[in-house]
Amino acid sequence: MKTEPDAFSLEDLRQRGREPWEGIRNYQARNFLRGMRIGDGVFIYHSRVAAPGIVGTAEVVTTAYPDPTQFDPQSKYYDAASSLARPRWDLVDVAYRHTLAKPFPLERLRALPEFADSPLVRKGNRLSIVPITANQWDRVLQPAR
DNA sequence: GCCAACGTTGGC
DNA sequence: GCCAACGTTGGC
Repeated sequence: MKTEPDAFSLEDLRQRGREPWEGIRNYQARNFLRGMRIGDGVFIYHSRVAAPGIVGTAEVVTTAYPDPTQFDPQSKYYDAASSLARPRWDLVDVAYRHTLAKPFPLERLRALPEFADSPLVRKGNRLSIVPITANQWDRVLQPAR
């Protein structure tokens, strides 16, 4: 899951403990949210910074449910086309798990065969939620060699 | 801050 | 249903 740390960082998540991951307004990303299960591991990725990359991990603690901000006219995530009867956007709650001793930069992810097919490293990718594999999980979290 | 790449919108 | 215009994302 990507986030701009200026808006919401891994450190913010650590301090809050858990957080509803609101504001996803992309259908493909929403569908990935709907596929999440409680207990799933999450990489937290910082984008739009000098050295973008994975900075830590979190855990999915709810299944997908309607994102309340879509109904709130005061919210920047408000969607007038959505309704309580037919919500358009979902979210999951995530809980902080771990901060990497050293961030794993995009530059290094690009070099890994495990990530060769990942949208995460694809030029022009704008998906803020990207599925990951067990191999990718292990590769990023294995101790440095 | 720039701008390529992308998803969405809306006129036709 | 096409596709130009638009707004946004995100690496650099």
